[in-house]
Amino acid sequence: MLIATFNINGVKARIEALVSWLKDANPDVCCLQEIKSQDDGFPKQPLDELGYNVVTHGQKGFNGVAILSKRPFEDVTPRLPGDDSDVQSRYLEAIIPAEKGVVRVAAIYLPNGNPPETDKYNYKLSWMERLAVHAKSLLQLEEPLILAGDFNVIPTPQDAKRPEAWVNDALFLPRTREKFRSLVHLGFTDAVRITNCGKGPYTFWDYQAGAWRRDDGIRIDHILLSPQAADRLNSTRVDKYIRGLDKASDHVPVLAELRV
DNA sequence: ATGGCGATATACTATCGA
Repeated sequence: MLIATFNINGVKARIEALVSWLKDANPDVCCLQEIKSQDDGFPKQPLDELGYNVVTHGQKGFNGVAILSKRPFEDVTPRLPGDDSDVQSRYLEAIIPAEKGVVRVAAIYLPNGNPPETDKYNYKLSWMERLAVHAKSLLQLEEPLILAGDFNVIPTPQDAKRPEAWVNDALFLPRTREKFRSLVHLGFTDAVRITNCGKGPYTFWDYQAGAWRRDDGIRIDHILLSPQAADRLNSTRVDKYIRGLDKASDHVPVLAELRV
Protein backbone atom coordinates (compact mmCIF):
# COMPACT_ATOMS: atom_id res chain seq x y z
CA MET A 1 0.00 0.00 0.00
CA LEU A 2 1.37 3.37 -1.04
CA ILE A 3 0.46 6.12 1.43
CA ALA A 4 1.08 9.81 0.76
CA THR A 5 0.75 13.14 2.52
CA PHE A 6 0.64 16.46 0.71
CA ASN A 7 0.05 19.98 2.03
CA ILE A 8 -1.77 21.27 -1.05
CA ASN A 9 -2.04 24.96 0.04
CA GLY A 10 -5.54 25.51 -1.37
CA VAL A 11 -7.18 22.57 -3.11
CA LYS A 12 -9.27 24.72 -5.43
CA ALA A 13 -6.22 26.59 -6.69
CA ARG A 14 -4.29 23.34 -7.05
CA ILE A 15 -6.83 20.73 -8.23
CA GLU A 16 -5.33 20.32 -11.70
CA ALA A 17 -1.84 19.92 -10.26
CA LEU A 18 -3.19 17.44 -7.70
CA VAL A 19 -4.90 15.34 -10.35
CA SER A 20 -1.77 15.33 -12.50
CA TRP A 21 0.41 14.21 -9.60
CA LEU A 22 -2.09 11.54 -8.49
CA LYS A 23 -2.04 10.08 -12.03
CA ASP A 24 1.75 9.84 -11.87
CA ALA A 25 2.19 8.64 -8.29
CA ASN A 26 -1.00 6.60 -7.98
CA PRO A 27 -1.02 6.37 -4.16
CA ASP A 28 -3.61 4.11 -2.53
CA VAL A 29 -4.16 6.68 0.21
CA CYS A 30 -3.38 10.40 0.26
CA CYS A 31 -3.73 12.76 3.22
CA LEU A 32 -4.17 16.41 2.27
CA GLN A 33 -3.63 19.47 4.45
CA GLU A 34 -4.50 23.14 4.04
CA ILE A 35 -7.34 22.41 1.67
CA LYS A 36 -8.62 25.94 2.52
CA SER A 37 -12.10 24.81 1.56
CA GLN A 38 -15.36 24.02 3.21
CA ASP A 39 -16.66 20.48 2.74
CA ASP A 40 -19.29 21.62 0.22
CA GLY A 41 -16.77 23.40 -1.99
CA PHE A 42 -14.22 20.57 -2.15
CA PRO A 43 -13.70 19.43 -5.80
CA LYS A 44 -14.52 15.77 -5.29
CA GLN A 45 -15.52 14.92 -8.84
CA PRO A 46 -12.11 14.92 -10.57
CA LEU A 47 -10.79 12.74 -7.73
CA ASP A 48 -13.77 10.41 -7.99
CA GLU A 49 -12.96 10.03 -11.68
CA LEU A 50 -9.50 8.78 -10.67
CA GLY A 51 -11.13 6.17 -8.48
CA TYR A 52 -10.70 7.87 -5.10
CA ASN A 53 -13.14 7.89 -2.23
CA VAL A 54 -12.90 11.29 -0.54
CA VAL A 55 -13.58 12.44 3.00
CA THR A 56 -13.02 16.01 4.10
CA HIS A 57 -12.90 18.01 7.30
CA GLY A 58 -12.84 21.55 6.00
CA GLN A 59 -13.41 25.08 7.21
CA LYS A 60 -13.81 28.46 5.59
CA GLY A 61 -10.67 30.07 4.31
CA PHE A 62 -7.90 28.32 6.21
CA ASN A 63 -6.72 24.95 7.45
CA GLY A 64 -8.78 21.89 6.50
CA VAL A 65 -7.73 18.28 5.94
CA ALA A 66 -8.91 15.45 3.69
CA ILE A 67 -8.16 11.81 3.00
CA LEU A 68 -8.34 10.15 -0.42
CA SER A 69 -8.50 6.36 -0.65
CA LYS A 70 -8.88 3.92 -3.51
CA ARG A 71 -10.54 1.48 -1.14
CA PRO A 72 -13.76 2.54 0.60
CA PHE A 73 -13.48 3.91 4.13
CA GLU A 74 -14.70 1.72 6.95
CA ASP A 75 -14.89 4.50 9.51
CA VAL A 76 -14.06 8.20 9.55
CA THR A 77 -13.64 10.48 12.57
CA PRO A 78 -12.91 14.22 12.36
CA ARG A 79 -11.39 16.34 15.15
CA LEU A 80 -8.59 15.66 17.60
CA PRO A 81 -10.05 14.76 21.02
CA GLY A 82 -9.24 16.76 24.13
CA ASP A 83 -10.66 20.26 23.56
CA ASP A 84 -14.26 20.76 22.45
CA SER A 85 -13.64 24.50 22.08
CA ASP A 86 -11.07 23.94 19.30
CA VAL A 87 -12.88 24.80 16.07
CA GLN A 88 -9.89 24.58 13.70
CA SER A 89 -10.07 21.71 11.19
CA ARG A 90 -6.73 19.99 11.57
CA TYR A 91 -7.34 16.27 12.18
CA LEU A 92 -9.15 13.50 10.33
CA GLU A 93 -8.84 9.81 11.14
CA ALA A 94 -10.01 6.88 9.02
CA ILE A 95 -9.95 3.11 9.01
CA ILE A 96 -9.11 1.73 5.58
CA PRO A 97 -9.13 -1.91 4.44
CA ALA A 98 -5.75 -3.28 3.37
CA GLU A 99 -4.75 -6.56 1.76
CA LYS A 100 -4.29 -8.03 5.22
CA GLY A 101 -6.61 -6.51 7.78
CA VAL A 102 -6.99 -2.75 8.06
CA VAL A 103 -4.83 0.31 8.54
CA ARG A 104 -5.73 3.36 10.60
CA VAL A 105 -4.66 6.63 8.98
CA ALA A 106 -4.73 10.11 10.52
CA ALA A 107 -4.33 13.24 8.41
CA ILE A 108 -2.62 15.88 10.55
CA TYR A 109 -2.22 19.61 10.13
CA LEU A 110 -0.41 20.67 13.27
CA PRO A 111 -0.57 24.38 14.15
CA ASN A 112 2.28 26.60 12.96
CA GLY A 113 2.60 28.41 16.29
CA ASN A 114 4.27 31.62 15.14
CA PRO A 115 4.93 34.08 16.61
CA PRO A 116 6.23 32.17 19.63
CA GLU A 117 5.40 34.82 22.28
CA THR A 118 1.68 34.56 21.64
CA ASP A 119 -1.30 32.30 22.27
CA LYS A 120 -0.62 30.79 18.87
CA TYR A 121 2.40 29.05 20.32
CA ASN A 122 0.49 27.89 23.40
CA TYR A 123 -2.16 26.51 21.04
CA LYS A 124 0.53 24.62 19.13
CA LEU A 125 2.01 23.09 22.29
CA SER A 126 -1.39 22.12 23.70
CA TRP A 127 -2.39 20.64 20.34
CA MET A 128 0.79 18.55 20.38
CA GLU A 129 0.00 17.39 23.91
CA ARG A 130 -3.53 16.39 22.83
CA LEU A 131 -2.06 14.53 19.86
CA ALA A 132 0.32 12.62 22.12
CA VAL A 133 -2.51 11.63 24.47
CA HIS A 134 -4.67 10.43 21.58
CA ALA A 135 -1.79 8.68 19.82
CA LYS A 136 -0.92 6.83 23.01
CA SER A 137 -4.43 5.41 23.21
CA LEU A 138 -4.35 4.44 19.51
CA LEU A 139 -1.04 2.63 19.97
CA GLN A 140 -2.72 0.38 22.52
CA LEU A 141 -4.81 -1.04 19.67
CA GLU A 142 -1.60 -2.63 18.34
CA GLU A 143 -2.59 -2.17 14.70
CA PRO A 144 -0.88 -0.58 11.70
CA LEU A 145 -1.33 3.15 12.38
CA ILE A 146 -0.03 5.95 10.19
CA LEU A 147 0.10 9.60 11.34
CA ALA A 148 0.70 11.54 8.15
CA GLY A 149 0.76 15.25 7.62
CA ASP A 150 2.24 18.68 8.02
CA PHE A 151 3.54 18.62 11.59
CA ASN A 152 5.09 22.09 11.37
CA VAL A 153 8.09 20.69 13.24
CA ILE A 154 11.72 20.64 12.10
CA PRO A 155 12.85 17.68 14.23
CA THR A 156 16.64 18.15 14.09
CA PRO A 157 19.27 20.46 12.52
CA GLN A 158 19.62 17.86 9.75
CA ASP A 159 16.09 18.73 8.70
CA ALA A 160 16.89 22.27 7.56
CA LYS A 161 19.30 23.62 4.98
CA ARG A 162 20.07 26.53 7.32
CA PRO A 163 19.08 25.48 10.85
CA GLU A 164 20.54 28.70 12.25
CA ALA A 165 17.79 30.63 10.46
CA TRP A 166 15.09 28.80 12.44
CA VAL A 167 16.38 28.88 16.02
CA ASN A 168 13.76 31.40 17.17
CA ASP A 169 10.94 29.95 15.08
CA ALA A 170 8.00 28.00 16.48
CA LEU A 171 8.88 25.15 14.09
CA PHE A 172 12.30 24.61 15.63
CA LEU A 173 12.21 25.92 19.22
CA PRO A 174 13.46 23.43 21.83
CA ARG A 175 9.99 23.06 23.39
CA THR A 176 8.54 22.20 19.96
CA ARG A 177 11.21 19.61 19.26
CA GLU A 178 10.83 18.15 22.75
CA LYS A 179 7.11 17.66 22.24
CA PHE A 180 7.71 16.04 18.85
CA ARG A 181 10.34 13.73 20.32
CA SER A 182 8.05 12.70 23.15
CA LEU A 183 5.35 11.87 20.59
CA VAL A 184 7.74 9.79 18.48
CA HIS A 185 9.14 8.08 21.57
CA LEU A 186 5.73 6.71 22.45
CA GLY A 187 6.68 4.11 19.85
CA PHE A 188 6.51 5.70 16.40
CA THR A 189 9.02 5.50 13.57
CA ASP A 190 9.74 8.59 11.45
CA ALA A 191 9.55 6.78 8.11
CA VAL A 192 11.52 9.26 6.00
CA ARG A 193 14.25 9.76 8.60
CA ILE A 194 14.85 6.04 9.09
CA THR A 195 15.27 5.56 5.34
CA ASN A 196 17.65 8.52 4.84
CA CYS A 197 20.89 9.72 6.37
CA GLY A 198 22.53 13.13 6.43
CA LYS A 199 20.86 16.41 5.52
CA GLY A 200 17.32 16.43 4.23
CA PRO A 201 15.32 15.48 2.30
CA TYR A 202 13.29 18.69 2.54
CA THR A 203 9.52 18.90 2.04
CA PHE A 204 8.90 22.69 2.16
CA TRP A 205 10.50 25.65 0.44
CA ASP A 206 9.18 29.17 1.09
CA TYR A 207 7.77 31.12 -1.84
CA GLN A 208 9.91 34.07 -0.81
CA ALA A 209 13.57 34.98 -1.09
CA GLY A 210 14.40 32.42 -3.76
CA ALA A 211 14.18 29.59 -1.25
CA TRP A 212 13.48 26.96 -3.91
CA ARG A 213 16.21 28.19 -6.23
CA ARG A 214 18.71 28.00 -3.36
CA ASP A 215 17.31 24.67 -2.10
CA ASP A 216 16.73 26.46 1.21
CA GLY A 217 14.24 23.90 2.49
CA ILE A 218 13.02 22.28 5.68
CA ARG A 219 11.56 18.85 6.47
CA ILE A 220 8.26 19.38 8.27
CA ASP A 221 5.89 16.93 6.54
CA HIS A 222 6.18 13.58 8.26
CA ILE A 223 4.87 10.02 8.18
CA LEU A 224 4.94 8.43 11.64
CA LEU A 225 4.40 4.66 11.84
CA SER A 226 3.23 2.51 14.73
CA PRO A 227 5.40 -0.58 15.37
CA GLN A 228 2.95 -2.73 13.42
CA ALA A 229 3.25 -0.36 10.44
CA ALA A 230 7.02 0.18 10.76
CA ASP A 231 7.60 -3.58 10.60
CA ARG A 232 5.98 -3.49 7.16
CA LEU A 233 7.84 -0.44 5.76
CA ASN A 234 9.36 -1.05 2.33
CA SER A 235 10.49 2.40 1.22
CA THR A 236 9.83 6.13 1.32
CA ARG A 237 10.01 8.90 -1.25
CA VAL A 238 9.72 12.68 -1.44
CA ASP A 239 8.39 13.94 -4.78
CA LYS A 240 10.65 17.00 -4.83
CA TYR A 241 10.08 17.69 -8.55
CA ILE A 242 6.55 18.88 -7.76
CA ARG A 243 7.96 22.07 -6.18
CA GLY A 244 9.52 23.07 -9.50
CA LEU A 245 6.27 23.02 -11.49
CA ASP A 246 4.25 26.16 -12.29
CA LYS A 247 1.97 27.42 -9.50
CA ALA A 248 3.26 24.76 -7.11
CA SER A 249 2.30 24.41 -3.46
CA ASP A 250 5.13 25.41 -1.13
CA HIS A 251 5.11 21.78 0.15
CA VAL A 252 5.73 18.57 -1.82
CA PRO A 253 4.25 15.06 -1.43
CA VAL A 254 5.86 12.57 0.95
CA LEU A 255 5.18 8.85 0.42
CA ALA A 256 5.69 5.55 2.20
CA GLU A 257 5.23 2.07 0.75
CA LEU A 258 4.01 -0.51 3.27
CA ARG A 259 3.48 -4.25 2.95
CA VAL A 260 -0.06 -4.15 4.27
C1' DA B 1 15.32 42.17 5.90
C1' DT B 2 8.86 40.13 10.86
C1' DG B 3 9.22 39.71 4.92
C1' DG B 4 10.51 39.73 -0.78
C1' DC B 5 5.10 35.15 -2.21
C1' DG B 6 0.59 33.13 -2.66
C1' DA B 7 -4.36 31.76 -1.36
C1' DT B 8 -8.44 33.27 0.51
C1' DA B 9 -12.13 36.26 2.50
C1' DT B 10 -12.74 40.16 5.55
C1' DA B 11 -12.38 41.59 -1.37
C1' DC B 12 -8.70 46.82 -4.16
C1' DT B 13 -6.73 45.49 1.62
C1' DA B 14 -6.19 42.27 5.64
C1' DT B 15 -5.31 37.68 7.26
C1' DC B 16 -2.59 33.62 7.47
C1' DG B 17 1.13 30.68 6.47
C1' DA B 18 6.40 29.01 7.79
